[in-house]
Amino acid sequence: MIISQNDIRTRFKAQGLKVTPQRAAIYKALAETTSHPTAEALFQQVAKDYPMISPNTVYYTLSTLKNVGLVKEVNYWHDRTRFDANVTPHHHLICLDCRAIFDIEDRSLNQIRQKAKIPKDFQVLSHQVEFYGYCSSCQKAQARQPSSSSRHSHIQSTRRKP
Amino acid sequence: MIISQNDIRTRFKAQGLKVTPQRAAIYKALAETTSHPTAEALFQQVAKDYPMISPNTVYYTLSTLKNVGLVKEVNYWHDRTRFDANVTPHHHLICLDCRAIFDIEDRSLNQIRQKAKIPKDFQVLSHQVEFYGYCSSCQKAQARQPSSSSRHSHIQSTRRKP
DNA sequence: ATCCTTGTTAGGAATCATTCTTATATAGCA
DNA sequence: TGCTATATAAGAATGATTCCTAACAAGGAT
Repeated sequence: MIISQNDIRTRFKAQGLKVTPQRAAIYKALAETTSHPTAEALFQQVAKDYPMISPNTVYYTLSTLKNVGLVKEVNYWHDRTRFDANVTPHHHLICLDCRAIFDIEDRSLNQIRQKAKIPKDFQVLSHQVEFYGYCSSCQKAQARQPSSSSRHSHIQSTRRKP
Repeated sequence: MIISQNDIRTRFKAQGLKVTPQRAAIYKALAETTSHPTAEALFQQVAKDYPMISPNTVYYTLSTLKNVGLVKEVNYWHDRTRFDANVTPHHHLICLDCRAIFDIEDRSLNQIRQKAKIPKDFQVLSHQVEFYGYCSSCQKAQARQPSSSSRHSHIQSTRRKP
């Protein structure tokens, strides 16, 4: 999904944010992928066009964008935080092997709040559903090599084990 | 929920784990609370009876218990990991203010997998639902003091801001 | 009951994503 | 064009967790 500089400008202005080249580039990189990248992956991506950018700026920018609601964080692995510019209600498929995160758009999942048995004294504002399992690539890889794992391409975590 | 040494022994043996006093104490502390404590909170608790225990042992033990399926991790905040000895399928209420985590037992939420629109090539093994909002204590606190937050008692995170 | 083997524990050092600090630069308004 | 507040870059600091290693102990075998 391509996003124009004008769209970015409009969204930033609507939140009272200054429109700087670095900030726009970070948001653009995130908005144009569905891979739920880490801050470091975004840094790598943006550094192609802005070689002098610091990781710090990426962290600061993501924090700012999160605070105004333009990005969301996800962190299913107690691992590096991953980011998502899709802030509409949606849910996730999470591969237990390669750790890829896929979006699910299923309106019916947005309705479960009405039916769930939630204590009356808890005020619910939002909810989220995660499905855990194996993506098609990892299923095929497992069929081939039942032992090893995480060898095909997706954005992955580097550090820490499952 | 009190758990006997015999139950602990049985569960450990069933997973081929040695039954050591430290390990039993850690599991007991976790199994007897619903507060989803951090590793450090468990360390503090167990240290009352085992003053020489090291944080390391708590981490190692929790990792071991997780690997055999006796405990689960949750990490909604990209913060310290929190643990749960309730490994049956259940879902969570999460307070955005004090960060308390409450269990929901609602069988109907276990059924949503059948109805959700999930790509056929993704093999789902489990799923989980989280509801975000404000617990009753925080609602009251906000009514009193609309500005500040997180002043009432629950197990909290110490570091990093929301 | 004692010995052995192997998994467990304690302690200290190391890791590394993230945050903090500070000085410089720049967006955007007057 | 100049001002002011905010953003950026660079480096240092933080802190939960992991790594490493030596001493220890559970529990099966003798």
